[in-house]
Order: sequence, then structure tokens, then C-alpha cells
Amino acid sequence: MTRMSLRTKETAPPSRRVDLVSAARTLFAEKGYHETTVEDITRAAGVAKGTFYLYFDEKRQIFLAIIRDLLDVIKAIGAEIGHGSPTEHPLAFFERAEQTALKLLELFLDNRPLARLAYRESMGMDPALDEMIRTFYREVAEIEARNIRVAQQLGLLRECSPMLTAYAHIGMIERVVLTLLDEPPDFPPPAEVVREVMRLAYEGLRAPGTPSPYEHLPMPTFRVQAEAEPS
Amino acid sequence: MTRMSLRTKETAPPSRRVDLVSAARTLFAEKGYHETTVEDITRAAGVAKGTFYLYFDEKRQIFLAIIRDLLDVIKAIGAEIGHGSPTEHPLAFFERAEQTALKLLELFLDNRPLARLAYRESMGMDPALDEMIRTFYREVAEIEARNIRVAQQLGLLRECSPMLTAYAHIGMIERVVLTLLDEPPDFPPPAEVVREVMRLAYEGLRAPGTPSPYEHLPMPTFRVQAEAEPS
Amino acid sequence: MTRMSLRTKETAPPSRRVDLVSAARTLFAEKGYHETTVEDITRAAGVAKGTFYLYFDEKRQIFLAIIRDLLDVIKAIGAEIGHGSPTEHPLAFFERAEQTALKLLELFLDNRPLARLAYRESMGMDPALDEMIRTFYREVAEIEARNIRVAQQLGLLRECSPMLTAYAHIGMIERVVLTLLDEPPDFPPPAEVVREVMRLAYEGLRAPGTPSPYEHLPMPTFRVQAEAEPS
Amino acid sequence: MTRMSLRTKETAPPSRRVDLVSAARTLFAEKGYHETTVEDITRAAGVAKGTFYLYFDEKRQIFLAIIRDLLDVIKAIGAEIGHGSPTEHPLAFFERAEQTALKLLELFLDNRPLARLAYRESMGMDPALDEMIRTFYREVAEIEARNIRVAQQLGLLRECSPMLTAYAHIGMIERVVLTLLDEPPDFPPPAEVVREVMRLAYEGLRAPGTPSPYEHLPMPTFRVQAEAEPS
DNA sequence: TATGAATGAGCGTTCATTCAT
DNA sequence: GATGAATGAACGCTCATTCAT
Repeated sequence: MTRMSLRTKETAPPSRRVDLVSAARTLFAEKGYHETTVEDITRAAGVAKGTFYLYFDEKRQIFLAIIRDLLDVIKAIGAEIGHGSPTEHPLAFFERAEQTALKLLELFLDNRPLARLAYRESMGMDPALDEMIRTFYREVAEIEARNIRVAQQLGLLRECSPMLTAYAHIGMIERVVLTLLDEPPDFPPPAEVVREVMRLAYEGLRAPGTPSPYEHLPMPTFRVQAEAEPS
Repeated sequence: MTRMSLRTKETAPPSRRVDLVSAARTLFAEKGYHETTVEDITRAAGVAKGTFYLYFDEKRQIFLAIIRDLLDVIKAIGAEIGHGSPTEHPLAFFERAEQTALKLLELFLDNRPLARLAYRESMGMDPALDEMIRTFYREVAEIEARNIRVAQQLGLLRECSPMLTAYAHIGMIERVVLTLLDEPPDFPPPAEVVREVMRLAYEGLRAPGTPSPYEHLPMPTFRVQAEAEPS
Repeated sequence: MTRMSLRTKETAPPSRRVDLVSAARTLFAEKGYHETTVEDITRAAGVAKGTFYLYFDEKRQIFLAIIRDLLDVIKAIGAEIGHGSPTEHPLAFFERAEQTALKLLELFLDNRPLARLAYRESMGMDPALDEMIRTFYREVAEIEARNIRVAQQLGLLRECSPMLTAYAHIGMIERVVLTLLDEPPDFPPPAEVVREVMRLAYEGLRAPGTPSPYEHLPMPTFRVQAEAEPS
Repeated sequence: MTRMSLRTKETAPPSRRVDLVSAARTLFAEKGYHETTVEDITRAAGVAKGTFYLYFDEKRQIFLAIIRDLLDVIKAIGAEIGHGSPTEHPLAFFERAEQTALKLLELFLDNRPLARLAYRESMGMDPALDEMIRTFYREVAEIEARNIRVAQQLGLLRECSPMLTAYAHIGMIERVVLTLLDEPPDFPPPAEVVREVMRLAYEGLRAPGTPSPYEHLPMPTFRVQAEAEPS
């Protein structure tokens, strides 16, 4: 119970609900939300059609539950990045970030259809879900922004807009992962991809010894969003 | 008359088909693909239901046309990045990249609902469309990869996997744009956002004078994808 | 309860499916297949539109069911012709054939609209149905061909091609019945019509004592179709 | 013009109308009436959609024209049977009937799809067409009934109900032809089939020297239908 | 005559949801 | 709780027919 208490509200294992969610996850991933009927789900779960409505008010709701579960898992992995102690070696931060990214990538690669599903259909279906997704991105971005601020304080990173940078970092990973997902990936093995992306994120592309084209340009220390707490 | 009919063919013909596409674009953007009925579209376009099927075989087809148009515009803008002459000042490259990114961002901001639509529903609807999107990303990535190679040859950029990097760059912009799209953007004005992202992409985050955490790690000069032309 | 539910299964179940078939039979007979909508049927059956698709996959299917039922009844009646014992008086055969034909005629006259329906629309609607009809004719013809062979062995009938003759006999009855069906029948009462047709079939028209115009012509004792059992 | 004046009313060769009818005949025969659209027809005829309605008021009408043409041809062939001179040798009658039947069979075999079409869809489509078909049968039956009466007066045939017998004869041929039409016909060649059927019709099946089962039964000299002219 | 774009009534079918048992 | 028969609104699509040019 401890381990899988990510459910929703029920604490006892309501076998039926779990069966339905599993069945739905598979079917949605295979055929998409609109192509999957409630009957498909109940049939796959081995229950009667009406049973579905004992556990969910609407078809949407089960989709929402599935996406919520997925986001929870991702968030949990993402959170690990911040688990460092303040006394650790500075470079340990990069190490941990890399480990996390790798774990995430593997999660997606292991659940391609589900990952695709989340991308394909989770937006625009339901205002509540939309908000959930936006919140998710914000939360992940906040985690990353916090990391960045810590690294800045350690003198590891230059000044920048942490939230903007965080979103950009998320996007980098996101697109690379998505590409890996459905393209016969001629890409290098995950571990190397991750390292390359990390390097890109934190190191940039500029050749060492080359003058920065940005150095002399005005880069205002803007304040972004709700991160306006007295830093 | 010949000339007239020629002009007619060019100015007047928009007529029905164009009306339908416009109406559909608006409706899809507002309510989404599944929530918009063919009748909604024809009503908004001021034509009879059957007229729709004079111009499109299926409902899907009009959606596809809309997305294709959008992608074409984006691709056109993206292509400008490569229009530089070989003799230009090295920094002109960064300048142009920035201009392009800014134009793109503005396109999206000016067409928020449409941009959202493309993101929300264009994947998973139709194999042909899926392929179109994938192709789109690949093409954009190839343009960027080419840019990167050029800059590498100019000694402006360090070595890396151009395609992987290109996808990462796309993702950065994508996610930032998407965030700008539907969040009450506390972000700085577009021009500054763009500059920040560009700097991030090409410059990285590492503080100057700080040792690179990647310097000493194995970064194999991998060959990615079909870009294996004899460099 | 067991016995009750058993009876229920036998008496009550007609319910929806039977209602639909009855309603459809009436409507198809009245207005034809294409002029009858699924909604017409469900309305007449007193159920909701969707209920139709609980019992039939397509509109066609209910038509097929109706025709199949009719053919079954006809086949059952037709089969009775062969129920004679080998020891019966030779003329009993003709007697029985006549009884059967009469029964058939009455079946059709009692169900004129349905009979017309079967004739009007059952061919060309569906390959499966087409095949069903062809098979039906073949089966009936085979029954009659068997009868003929038996009568030949008894010395009652001359030599001929049993299958060809069987089809001809079917046609005679068919056309006469069809004529009776929708013509203000100035024909004699069924019983006499049947006798006349039977006489025609087995006796021909030639005046007694008249030379046969065929006697001297080459009438090859052909073998028709698969009836090639060792005669 | 003389030869093909079977058209309808137009005397000049309205190329378009003929084109449409030809195209429709082919298409109806191939795909059936309901499966053929007006556009199919106009496309095949090489004219615009609207042109159809210059020559026909409705889709039905062209179908009707096609069937009418076919029935005319059949009737023309059928009429030949009566063309004998009163002084001819009695057996010449049978000879001619046989020739006619053969011609008819060949007409059908040469136009299988059209023949099938007429059978499949011509009934129940339109009251006018229904009546046309009924009239057709009646007319053909009347021709045959007249033949029978002549032969009776010549002493060639026994007494019977000419109209009833005529319908029965039509049915014999009809069913045999229809069977030949779509069954991989293991039947003998047309000429032999025709002879066998003719013999069946006029000679019956009873073995010579066998007592007639009908002889002693009451066979009232009934009066059928409109043939009640003072014989 | 001839065209073909436009029409719009109409139909078969689907499926989320309900509810009596 | 569990069932599954029943519902009915809704939708995509077809096609005979019209009519301005």
C-alpha cells in the first residue's frame, strides 16, 4: 500500500478501479482516446459496461487519472535532482542532474505508447487537465529553476533568468526524447544523448577561446513570474 | 477577358474553399477538432453542408490543410536563417538566427489559438499527418544542423552532434514559446526572451572562468544520422 | 426459478429482436427495403434507434434474416414432397407433390407482401444473400430432381435431365404463383390451379393419340451437373 | 433511323440522350441501380451533371427507359412465334417456338448483366414500372396463349387453360434461363436445353404407355381472365 | 443547350450514459 | 456492488436535384 498509494482517494485496493485504469491505459496508448470506447475498456477489464460508471463519472475522468499518475511519476523523478546536500562537491550537482535526466529518458523509452499518448491528447481535452499540465510544467520548471539558483550561488553558473532557462531546459529534453520516441533513432545510446544535452544546456556551444557574441549585449537581470520571492 | 479571367483565377477563386478553411481554422482553434462539426464549419462559412464535400473528401482533410499551411509558413521563416553569404561577418550569423527566432515567436503570439491547435491535436489524428509533423521537425532540424556545421567550420562553435543539438534547440524555443502562449506571461518582452534563449543555446550557462564539468569526460565525436557526408 | 427462467428464455425472449424483425418485415413488404429507414423500423417496433444495433450489425442484416426465415419455411414445405415410403402406391407420389404445391401456394397467398418483397429485392443487394438465394434454388431443385429420379425408377416418368426439369418445374410454379400474387386473379381457385400446373408438368400438353414432335428428334440422354451418381 | 427507332419519342439522333442511356445501362448492369449515381452516369457519358436533367426528369426515368427497351426487344422476339401461316405443316409450329426460345436464350446469355439487372431491380421501384412489367408478362402470355389455342384448334394440343399454361411456360423458360445466367452452367448447350424444355412444356414427363394420373380427375374447362372472348 | 457549383434533406451508424434488476 | 439492455442525441457523409451563367 505504501508503495502504490499514488492512486487517488481510495486506500483499499478496489480491484475493479485498478483493472479499469490499466485496461484504459493500454487501450488509450494503442488507439488514442477518441478511438477507445468505454465498452472497449470494460471488456478489456473484464467487467460490465455499467461498472465503469461506478468508478468514474465520465470517460474523461479515467483519462485524467492516467495522465495524473504519469505526471506524478515524472515529478517524483524530477524531484530527485534537488536531493543534494549543501556540502557536496559542486560537480556532484551536474552528476545528479544527468542521472535524473537519464532515468527520465528511460522511463519514456520504456513506455513509449503512454508517453506518446500524454503528448498527443492530453492538451485541449479538458480545462482541468490543461491546467494540470500547465501546473506540471511549472512545477518541474520551478524545481529546475531552484537548482539553477543553487548552482549560481555556488558560483557554478552565470546569471540568467532561472525560470526561462528552466523552461528552455525542459524543452531541450522534451524534444530530444520525443524524437527518440518515434524515430528509428540513429541517435547515440541514451546515456550519451543525455550527456550531450546536459553539456549543451550548461555549457553551450561556443568554442572555447572565442569571444561571446552576447557578452557586450544588454542582458537585463529580469525578474520572471512568481519566482519573485526575495532571492 | 483573358487577363481578367486570369486575375479572376487569382483573386476571386478564394471563394468557397478559402472561406471554409478560414472558418475551420477559427473553429478548430476555439473548440478543438473533435468538438467542431462539419456543420459548424459550413455554417460559419455561410455555405450549405454539402458544399464542404465539394472541396474536401473528409473532415480530416481540412484539418490537414490547415496544419500544412502553418508548417509551410514556419518552414519558410526557418529557412531564412540560412540565407547568409559566406563572406559575412561571423557574428552576423547569430544576429540572423536571433531575427528568425523573433519572427517565429511573433508569428505564434499573433496566432495563439492556431498555434495551440497545432500542438494539441495534430499528432495521432492521422498517420499522414503524423508523418508530416515528423518530417517537419526533421527538416527544421536539418536546417539548424546545417547552420551549426557552417558555424563550426567558421570556428565559431565547438564540435558536437549537429542533429541532436538541432533538436535540442528546437525544443528550447518550442517550450518557451508554448509557455508564453498560454501563461499570463510574466516573461520579458519577446525580443529579450529570444536573446536569452539564443544565448543559452549557443553560450550555455557555465560561468566564465569556471572549469567545464564535461571537459574531461568522454565526449565521443559521434556521427549522427545521415549527416555522415564526408565533412 | 430454473424452470421459470427456462420458460422465460423460450417465451419472453422474443422481445426486442422479434419485435424488430416483425416491424421490419411489414415495412419492407409495404415500402421496400430502400424506402424503409432504420428509424421507421425502430419506431414501429417501439424501441429507440440505438436498440436496432444491439441486435443487428447493419440494416442489411435484418433483411437477410427475414429472407432466410422465409426460405427456411419454403424449404421445409418443399422437403415434405420426399417423405414418401418406398412401398407406397405409385400415384401417391403425384398426390403428395400436389399437396405440397398447394401448401406452398397458400403460404404465398397468405403472405403476399412478403412474397413480393422476396422477389423484388432479395437479389443484388448483398453477395451473401445472392448466394443464399442461388443455394435455395439449387436445393429445391435437387429435391425435385430426386423425386423425378425415383419416379423414373418406378417407371412412372420417361427419361430426362432431372435437374434441368426440376428448374423448369420450379419456374412454372413460381411464375404462376407470382401472377396470382399481384394480378386480380381471374385464375381458378388455388387447388385447381395447382392441379393444372401439376398435370402440365408431368403430363405435358400433347393431345393423346397425337404423334410426339420430339419422338424422332435427337434427345441425348445428357448428364447434367453433379447428379452423376451411378444412375 | 429506321432500324433503331425503338427509342422513345425523339426521332432525330439526340446523341446525348443515347450516350446517357448507354452509359447508364452499363453502370446499372455492373453495380445496380442504387449503387449508380447520376454523376457516375454523366461522367461515363462524358457530359456534365446538369445535362442529365435536360433529358430525364429523374434518375428513375432512365432506368425505366432501359427496361422498356429491353422488354420491347423481348416482346419483338416473342411475337415471331405467331408469324406462321395457317396452312403450314402442324409441326412447323413447334419448330418455330423452339427457334424463338433459342433466340431469347441467346439474347439473355449475350447480355447477362442487363438481364440480371432487369430481374433484380425492376420490380418495386416504381408503380409505373411495376405495371409495365406486369403488362409485359401478360402480353407475352397472351401471345403464347394464342399459339396454344391455334395448336389446340389444329388438334395438336389437348384442352387446357391457355393463359395459365402460358404463364407456366414462361416460368419454365425464365427459371432455366436465370439459372444458366449465373450458375457455372453445367447445363448442356443452349440448343439442347431449349429442346428439352420445349419437350417438357408440350410433351410432359409421363412415360408413354403409362396411365395418366390426371385422366380420371376432374379437370374443369375453366375460363381464365380476359381471354373470355367467345372462343 | 450545356455546365458544374451549390444545395440540404436525409440516412446509417456510434457511443457515452442511464437504470431496472 | 454489478450488470447489460436500452436509450437517443449527434455526426459524418451522400446524392438527387436546381439554377445562374
